[in-house]
Amino acid sequence: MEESRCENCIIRQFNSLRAMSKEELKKVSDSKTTRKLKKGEPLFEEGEKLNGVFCVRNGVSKLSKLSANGKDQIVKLATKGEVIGQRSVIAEESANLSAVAVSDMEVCFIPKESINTTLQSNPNFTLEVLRHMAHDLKEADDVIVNMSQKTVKQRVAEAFLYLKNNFGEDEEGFLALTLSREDISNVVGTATESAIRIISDFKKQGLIHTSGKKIGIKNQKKLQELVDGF
Amino acid sequence: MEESRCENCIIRQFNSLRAMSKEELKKVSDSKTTRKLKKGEPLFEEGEKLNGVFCVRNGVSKLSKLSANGKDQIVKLATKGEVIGQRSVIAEESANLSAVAVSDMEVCFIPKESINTTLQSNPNFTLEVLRHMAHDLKEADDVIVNMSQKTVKQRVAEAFLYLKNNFGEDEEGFLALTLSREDISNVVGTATESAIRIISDFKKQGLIHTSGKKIGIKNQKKLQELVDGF
DNA sequence: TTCAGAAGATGACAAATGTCATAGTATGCC
DNA sequence: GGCATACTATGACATTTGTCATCTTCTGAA
Repeated sequence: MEESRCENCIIRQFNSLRAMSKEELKKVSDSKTTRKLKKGEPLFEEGEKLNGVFCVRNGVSKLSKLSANGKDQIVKLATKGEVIGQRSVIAEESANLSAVAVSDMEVCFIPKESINTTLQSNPNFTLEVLRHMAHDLKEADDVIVNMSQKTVKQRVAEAFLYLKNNFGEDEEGFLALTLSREDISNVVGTATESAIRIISDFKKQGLIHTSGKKIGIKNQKKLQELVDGF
Repeated sequence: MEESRCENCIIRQFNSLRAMSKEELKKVSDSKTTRKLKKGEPLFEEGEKLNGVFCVRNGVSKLSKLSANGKDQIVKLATKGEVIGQRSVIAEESANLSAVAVSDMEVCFIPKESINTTLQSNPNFTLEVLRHMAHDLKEADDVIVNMSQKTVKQRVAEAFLYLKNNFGEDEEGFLALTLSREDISNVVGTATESAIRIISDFKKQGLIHTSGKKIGIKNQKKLQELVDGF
């Protein structure tokens, strides 16, 4: 009945919070607040001090960092079940990335005190968070390799496959998460015009189809071959 | 006296092992083995199952990943005091990166059992490892942004400043860690010829001076300005 | 010491990517 | 409904970066 209690929250299953004890969860639930964001609204900005973490109940957030040349690099897309901001809270540093909603979102805010006390008293929880972060680190290393060794075309293709695998498709076969061309270019790390040109190109080659901003994958095999270097 | 015991090892001060209790350290010390590597020797390869972690006592190792186009991307340089392989041991995965000595090395191998039991019983240790990994993750995110948003020239300049800050200079003012041109290009993520050309260019501009493979920084300020985009 | 192979250096050219300009197209707001 | 504004698209061109060829220099092993 009390759907808004952490103890009953299904989302929790997907992240480190599942390692918390019932009592710990109750405390978290009592201290948490819920917040809704519209597409485009910021959750927090780079450099901001975070007083807790955000657990995504719905929607998607982009985590990005502004570079010296004035362009945003999107480092990660966080979706349902993921926890945002834990790195900053754990390292006791201000946020290294900005978080902005790329679709309407619903998030729970959990004050850092709840996290910190559990980290100190529940080794299982700490270990679970550690494992999760180890996974994130591996992913980050892989991204570094992709960014430096793959062409823009390969990275765009990879981005589309990633979007399909992680967010799925709608009834009409379009990627369920629709990003602006600019966001796509910021994921891939290229100029918006370059991304648009590659999208046009893919369309001409019959790899994808589009309708407005929406993009659908038509030939997944060919896209994958492109990523792997033919 | 027993300099080879972990309890007396100064190196330990620099990594998460300092959070271990005296008893835990004794166990680690009893189970550890020491190994010497010559420049160029591999510590482990990508995909290999690691049975423990390596604590660097001396020398430097490059952690790299082979990309589809056959080039190695160096993701990190690990030096004295750093622990290599913890990510894989914690995530219980095979190694995501290869580790090769770029200078003569001396490392201690610590079997994963010692690490795992301590992770489960000593929350302070786990938290310390977690904090360390949070730091690594932030660095990885920063590298992603640099790789995708900075020019090759900026990245080369940044690499030299990084080498100076992290490994220092010798008596003659050359970078203490000498990397081959190929290694430099693999750190930066570019073709070896491109790296060599940029080095020549920097030399002509009076930003650096060289002697064989050795590189010395002549104008740190200008290099930094280059990195920051003038 | 000498010689072979590796590493460094450089030119010439090709390919990839970014930038600027401009125009079409969608979208929200009054 | 119409206008202002942001997003998408495309051409033309400049710049950056990669590739291939060639030459030189260093380095280590016989």
